[in-house]
Amino acid sequence: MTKPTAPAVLPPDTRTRILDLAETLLLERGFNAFSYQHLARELGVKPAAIHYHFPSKDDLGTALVARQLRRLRKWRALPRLTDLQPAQQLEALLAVYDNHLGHDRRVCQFGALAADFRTLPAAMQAELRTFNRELTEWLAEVLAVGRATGELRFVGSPTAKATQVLTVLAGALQVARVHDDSAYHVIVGQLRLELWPESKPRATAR
Amino acid sequence: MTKPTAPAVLPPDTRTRILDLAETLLLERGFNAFSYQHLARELGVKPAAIHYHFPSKDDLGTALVARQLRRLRKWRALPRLTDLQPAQQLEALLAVYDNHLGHDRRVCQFGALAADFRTLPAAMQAELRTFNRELTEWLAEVLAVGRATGELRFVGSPTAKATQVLTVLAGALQVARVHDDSAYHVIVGQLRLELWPESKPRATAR
DNA sequence: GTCTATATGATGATAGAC
DNA sequence: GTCTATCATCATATAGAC
Repeated sequence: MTKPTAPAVLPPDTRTRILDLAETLLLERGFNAFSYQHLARELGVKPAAIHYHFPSKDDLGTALVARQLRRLRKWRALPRLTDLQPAQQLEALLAVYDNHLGHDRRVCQFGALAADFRTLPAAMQAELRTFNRELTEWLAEVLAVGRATGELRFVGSPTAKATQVLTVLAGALQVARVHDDSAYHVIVGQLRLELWPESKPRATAR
Repeated sequence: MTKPTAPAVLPPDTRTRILDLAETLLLERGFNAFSYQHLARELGVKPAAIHYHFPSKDDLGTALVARQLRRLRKWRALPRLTDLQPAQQLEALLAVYDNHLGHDRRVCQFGALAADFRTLPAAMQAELRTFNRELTEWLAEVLAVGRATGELRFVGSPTAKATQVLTVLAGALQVARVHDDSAYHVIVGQLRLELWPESKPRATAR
């Protein structure tokens, strides 16, 4: 989604640098596949320096998901998003996932955490559930209005379709990692084909 | 490599017991979240005993995926499957995923390994790719014939739809883990609604 | 051939220096 | 307030006993 808090010009503080790197490692390798040592080495500090900012790895993980939730709430309230028509809002969502693909095929946060979910701290689990719920509710509303205006097409309830679409998107990024970008484009292309009435494939972004 | 002598009635040998337990842990906690210690404790042996059967964790992981690939090849050749109509073959596939849900909400092997994919040994990666490719090819053929006979409905190419459907199924099991069974049923119910022409939801299995 | 005692290094975390 | 030296524990893996 959007970028961190800093005025976008100053170098990020240590805490933010840790979060950014941890996020990269989480989305590229998985939560149980990176350690404070990895973070420390890359940042040029000692592992214990990270324990100062995030006493335990659980704290770090929870902070990561909490930040992502804050970003979601900010994103869906942006005027440049809320001003759009439903079909364009859906496009904006797809663009977010396309963007993950361009960043070393990062999976989304849900896709990174779902498999290891039971090994995660309770606070992290709760934040992730909230994130999913709010994103699904947002998309369900977009789909409902989009179908009403004739911009989008689908059968069934908007909530069910929203849940399914988000599942496809998260899964498509995982498939891209295991196979290649083209697999992602095949899956998302199929999604576009089904959702837009006048086959307006628009190809895939970028 | 294959199962030794045991006539499928005797208690499984140690190697098989290790594989079975490792599979459970993989599908319930993730590959990087279980250790030889976990396996050993549960099996009542020392960690090094497992190193005898599987010298490294890489070997164990590769054996796991290789076994699953052998199972797939056996499954799709079963007469009781090949004798079915396409729509019923698709039902049989859905039943496999429904079955995962009933086993402590295990994710499928792809869903368990995708996020951590880059941390996996090369042999394991290769086996998983082959597994996905063969399963997708099988489903694409089922979908193609099913549409030709009018049993199933979808737009786009059978291969694209097969890739998308498998992504939805893998993702739905992940969603079930993070939320609950009902989320899985919502996603798969939506899939049924879309694939079967005369809305023949048949609800969800079991 | 099968498994136990043991080594080596990484991991998450603490107590204390600056 | 911020970070470094150090720790206890757990990880994977080897060498050797039975």
